[in-house]
Order: sequence, then structure tokens, then C-alpha cells
Amino acid sequence: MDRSGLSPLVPLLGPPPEPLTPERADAARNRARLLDAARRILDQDGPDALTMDRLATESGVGKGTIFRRFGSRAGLFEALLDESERAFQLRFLSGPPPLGPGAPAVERLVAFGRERLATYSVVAEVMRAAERPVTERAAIPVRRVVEVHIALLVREAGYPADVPVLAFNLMAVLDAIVQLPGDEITRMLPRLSDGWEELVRRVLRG
Amino acid sequence: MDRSGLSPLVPLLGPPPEPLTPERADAARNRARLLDAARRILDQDGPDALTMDRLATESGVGKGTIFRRFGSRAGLFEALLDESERAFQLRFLSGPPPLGPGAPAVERLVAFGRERLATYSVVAEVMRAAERPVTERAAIPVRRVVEVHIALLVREAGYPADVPVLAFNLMAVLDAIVQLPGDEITRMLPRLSDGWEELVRRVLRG
DNA sequence: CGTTTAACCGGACCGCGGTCCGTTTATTCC
DNA sequence: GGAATAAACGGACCGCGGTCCGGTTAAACG
Repeated sequence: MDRSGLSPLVPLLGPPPEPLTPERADAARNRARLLDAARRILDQDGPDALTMDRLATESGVGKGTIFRRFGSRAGLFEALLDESERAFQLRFLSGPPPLGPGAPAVERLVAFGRERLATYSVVAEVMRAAERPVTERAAIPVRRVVEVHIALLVREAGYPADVPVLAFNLMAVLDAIVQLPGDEITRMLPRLSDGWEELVRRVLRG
Repeated sequence: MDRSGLSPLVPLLGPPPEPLTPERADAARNRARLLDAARRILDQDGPDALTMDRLATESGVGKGTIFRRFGSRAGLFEALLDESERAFQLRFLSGPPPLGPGAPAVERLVAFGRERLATYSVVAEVMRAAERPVTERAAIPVRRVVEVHIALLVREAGYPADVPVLAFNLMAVLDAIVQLPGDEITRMLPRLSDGWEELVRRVLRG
């Protein structure tokens, strides 16, 4: 939850909307400092070492400011993931097929899942750290976008039953990979990707 | 994680094994006190109000003792769920069909999912409170049991591709319901149940 | 019984995420 | 430039889950 005005992940396409009153210079500077310091700690010592107190100390920014900016520890991690998420959204919303428009719905769905699993497997550690209390998950903007996109493809593929429910269930399948321990993720990734394709084709075949 | 010797959920059938050295009388008494007090707080004020300090105070048992017994807050909630979990295991492992043995694999799987969704929807609040860090989830005994059972049925149904992966994915689908906000759960339960059946039949039909 | 021993007990203590509110400062308007 | 104002700031503070260790007590044995 970035309260500064650069709302993350929501706009679906293009750069985020400019805030009505532009961000103050010191605020922008501190945001940059925070993200830099966060990435440095993350690279050096991993997510567990990234405590809010340490981040405050090493970034030279007060603790209260961090929470004003990102709302929570989870919000900070989401901001860290924001850049790559936004790029991914662009690819499946307007990039070349089979991920983007132009390919048959089932093919797009297969490609989407494969890409997403691969992405998740790389950033799983950070995603785990970004985890919010389960109840809040549904409200995370990026998840809404993904769910809507899946639902669209499922409908386009002619699924005759409850489309939103299937989309919800397929999301759950794609999310599950992050709960694997770090070393198993790479090992299982090919099998999970094939399993996804098998699942999608079976569920959506006439 | 109950370290007392009454290991939960593992034995699959029948009562848990007796510990080599039986539990001391005071330990047993305190365990009962703790579970009683926990249930009372839970009923009165909900999971958020069940803090370890309050539980220590109201049960008259020291805080250190609570953690010796249950290992963590999540472990306490698992112990609270243990009784009904054990009953559920009995039903699908040796109860009457279609949940228990005797019915075709697909029918058993459909019944299993419906039952599990219904159960989850009732105890979702407690389950959320029992949530462990995602990485640890795979290690929870009850989850292993469920995964093995699903894998068994999937194989018996003649699924020709990667059976463990499909079992993993189906588990994720059944788990997803707990992330719905409390009021939506009851509303969505019928649709999710039908969605489960649809999914299973499509994936496992010849 | 009395002694021994090992398990049990409990509350002081720790580091964490998150909040609060008095202070500082960038920006705007005369 | 100087005054006014709203935003940004930051560190003291809180309650939480979890740990630690010296004191206590139940059980086993002669």
C-alpha cells in the first residue's frame, strides 16, 4: 500500500497516474533511499534480516516515515516487486502471443501459467515475505488484475460452468508454488508447469 | 506441534500412541485447562483476542508452559482443531461410501472435496489463526495425510499424467476457501462445491 | 518414607511490527 | 523575501509472539 500517490499495479497499463498534488521532493528522495536500502539488505542478508528498525537505521529515514509510505512490511515488499509485476502485466495484456492477445484462449492461459510459475519461482522468497494475512489477499490490486484476466480467458475458451469460480481455483493453483521450500521450487518447476498445462487443457476441452 | 506425546493427526487411524513415559498428572491437568480457556476466549471474543498472555492469565498457567506444550500460537490452534480433524480422517479412510472406501475413485474425490470445503467454511476463522508461515505448511502432518489420500484417489481414477502434482494442485484448490472473508464464505460455498465437482470430473474423465 | 532426578513450571525478558504525536520543512501565496 | 499551512518526519512507545533459566514438584526407587 503506497500512499504517496504512485499507486502500484492498479492502472493495468501505462505509468501510474500523477497525484493531484505532486509528491514533495523530500518524500521522493526518501522513497528512493528506502527502496535502495531495502534491496541492499535483501541481497546481502535475505528477507528475514530486513527488519523495519534496521531499514530505518540504514536508510537514514525514520521508522514512522516507512510506515507512512508503505503501510506495512508487506506493503514494502510489494513495492519492491512492483516493477517486475508491472512489466509482466504489460506482457500479457498487450505483448505478443501466445502470452498477449492473438492466440486462442487456451494457449494464452497455458502460456500465462507457465510464465507466472517461472516468475514466482524466482521471487518466491520475497513473495513469502510480502505475504499479507490471508483475508487481505483478495484485496491486493495485482491479484484482482490476474483474476480478471484468467476469468476472461476461461470465458473466451467457452467454459460452460461457473467462470469466476474456476478463475478463483486456477489462481489458487498458481499461488501454491510459493509454499514450496526454496530448494524444491526449482526442482518442481518443470513438473508444475506441465501439470498446469495438463490441468488447463483437460478442464477447458470441449 | 504438541510435544507432550499425544502427537496429533499423525496416526491416521485410531487413538494416538501412548507416550513411553506417561504424561505427568500436572501436565495433563494444565493441558486441559489451556484448551478449555482457549475455547472459552475463542467463543467469547474471537481469535484475535486469544493472545498468549491472556491465555496464560485466564488459564492460570505460565506462558512458558503454553509454548512447551504447543510450540507456537499456530500449534495451539492446531490442537484445537485436532479433534474434528481426526474424526474427518476416520470418515474418509474407513467410513461409509461415497466418502469412505467402496465408491468409484472420482465419486470419492468429489465427496471428499465437498465435505472438506464445508468443514473449512465452518472453521475458517480458526484455521486462519492457525496458519503457519507458508514454508512450514507442507510439513504439517494432517496436510500430508490429505495429500496422500488425494493422490491415491487420483491414481485409482486412472489419471495418466503426473499424479503427485495434480494432488498438490487439488489441495491448493481446497485450501483457497479460507482466504475468503468470513461473510463471503457461506455465500460462495455452494458455488465452490459445484466448482470442485466440475473440476474433478473434467480433469479425471477419460 | 526419604532421596534423587528429571520433567515441569512461570514470569522476566527480548526483538519484532506497528502507532502516535510533537517537531521540522517544503511549498504556496502575498 | 516572509508568513502561513499542510505535509513529511522520526523516535519514543506499545502489545505481540516467543525464549530462557532458576525454582518447584511429580514420579521412581531403595
